[in-house]
Amino acid sequence: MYRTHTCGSLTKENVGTTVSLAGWVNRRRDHGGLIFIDLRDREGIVQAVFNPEISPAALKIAEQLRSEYVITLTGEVAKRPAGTENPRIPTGDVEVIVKEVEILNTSNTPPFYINEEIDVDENVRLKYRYLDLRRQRMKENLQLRHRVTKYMHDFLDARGFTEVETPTFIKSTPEGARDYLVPSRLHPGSFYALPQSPQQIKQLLMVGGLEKYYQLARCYRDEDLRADRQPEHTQLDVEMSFVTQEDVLQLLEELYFSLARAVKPDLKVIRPFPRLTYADVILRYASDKPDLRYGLEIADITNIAARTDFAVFKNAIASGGVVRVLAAPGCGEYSRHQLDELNQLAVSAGAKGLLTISLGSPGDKLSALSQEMIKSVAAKYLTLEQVKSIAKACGANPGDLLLIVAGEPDKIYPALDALRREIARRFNLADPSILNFAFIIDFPLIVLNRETGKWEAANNPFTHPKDEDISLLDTAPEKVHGKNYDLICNGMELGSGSIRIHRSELQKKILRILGYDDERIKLLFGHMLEAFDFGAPPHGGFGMGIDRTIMVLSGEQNIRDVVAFPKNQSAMDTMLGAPSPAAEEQLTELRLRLLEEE
RNA sequence: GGCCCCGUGGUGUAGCGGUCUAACAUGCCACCCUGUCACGGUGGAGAUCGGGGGUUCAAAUCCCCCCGGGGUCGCCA
Repeated sequence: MYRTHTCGSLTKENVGTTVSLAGWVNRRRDHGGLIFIDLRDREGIVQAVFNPEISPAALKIAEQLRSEYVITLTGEVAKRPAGTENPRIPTGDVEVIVKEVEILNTSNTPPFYINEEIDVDENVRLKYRYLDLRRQRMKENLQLRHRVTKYMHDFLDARGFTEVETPTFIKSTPEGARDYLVPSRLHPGSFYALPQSPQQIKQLLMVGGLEKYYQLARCYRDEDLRADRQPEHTQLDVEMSFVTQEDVLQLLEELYFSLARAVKPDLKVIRPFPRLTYADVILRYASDKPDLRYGLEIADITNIAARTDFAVFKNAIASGGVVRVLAAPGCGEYSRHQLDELNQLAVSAGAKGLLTISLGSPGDKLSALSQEMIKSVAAKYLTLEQVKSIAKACGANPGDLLLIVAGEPDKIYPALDALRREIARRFNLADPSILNFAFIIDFPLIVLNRETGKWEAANNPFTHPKDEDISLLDTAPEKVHGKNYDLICNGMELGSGSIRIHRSELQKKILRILGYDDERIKLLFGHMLEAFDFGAPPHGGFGMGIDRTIMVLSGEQNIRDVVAFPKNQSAMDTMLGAPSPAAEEQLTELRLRLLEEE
């Protein structure tokens, strides 16, 4: 037996007892005749004392100990001598007087600090991920992750859900992301696809009468990586029969509200979660996942701009554009350089330009604004009244800076969103002690792809149209809203879901609008349509990103910090050295041959 | 593929044309030290400044190309 107790669990209660501990040498303090070791295991750290008067043999071994050596020791728990207690660690009242110690393994000098929370180059962290996982931050994130998934299992079990495992080798589908393919040895030339999500399969489970299904499902997408995107991620996948959108939203809210309370009781969560329509958030925040912890709302001033003599506005509006404004509080005295920075940000986000109007220095009321206080390249084209009404529209006051972007809606949203987030960042407006959940609802069901001129499913082709919009499918498909919803929190999309189509006629109709002919429909979706014709119940559900949920709960800005063994931005695992070339024999067996590089 | 940022001993930083034979902290090695807890003290090893080319009398420093990493757009729910 290596140990009777864990390091972090020792308290005054244990004083006088003999314990055995095992762990890593966190730090050694050698006083010559007396050596202190901070012994670390998963549960915490405790001080071990090597005293020549107790055990000269143990002291001898302690002299050889170095950072990250693995040891086991036996000794007596003692109250620390008065005045030597360490209030900074939970076990600081006691120490272990070592009688015996054994080195279970030595360690090379670690390539970075394990016992200090200093930022280390991520290359090095990922190459030695197993060492990085010993550090407090990663340990806490993984433990939080476990508590979250455990909570989800318990929550759904208590409500009658059945966990079902679905296959990871499935069929490639044309919709959505690029698939990861797995070559079939038994069927040369054919490939399985790894699931982007178990979407179709969970719907078929509903046809199968499961009624309440869930799974923590691994999902795969062969697309470029981002701070919140990995090639594989885990999703809480849920599907229910005989539910309305309201039923699903209630369940989701209950789950995430109680989850947050359970695992992060210090964070503030407001209930009920606001429900905002897609049209509303796009107008007010230029984003479908706005961070609602701060205001900085965007206002439409197309009508005001149309009456000015400013050619940029007039031209933009004439070609179907709009004009939107955002107030940057207290930025009225920004320097030329600072204004340039914001302009650059807007341009790099796709705007043609950024018009800034400085409202002078703070103090006065908006009604007291005078022409002299206004500084802008467009000042001579705008009347004082026009500037006032623009300022009023976005709630700006003297001392603020108006940020105005004009152009086609699709082109200026990214810029407005970037500006809004940048202003929030500069003034630390996003309170880290708040979890601001919200549902986004009433998405368009179908959108026109400008490049291809084709209709595309905004969510997925299985989303049920809102009942009152079904009649519009034939006349104005772009006006049809779907019964789908996103859950967002602090500027991050945690996941989405929908009520699905469960009747084959409607499903066929949607697929035809999306440009599939009957032959393709049969080929690609025949199994779904056939299943629907065997008494498919009405159903709906959601898929929530576990990784992103952990990010939001832990406050981590990068998905790699909530995953034990993530890929870097080039989708490589530098620890394992994956991906790697396949052996010639493997390729031959699969009847595969590599093309020459271009 | 485009744009932006970063690359200096193991780690984190400083240096941003000459005083760099590259500094500081920490880590590492050796010795000293019986109450420390980021122990302390003394000494020591450790970097061709990501790679290549160029400008210059002189390059870690300026320019170009490449490589690696990160962020982002495209892509992706």
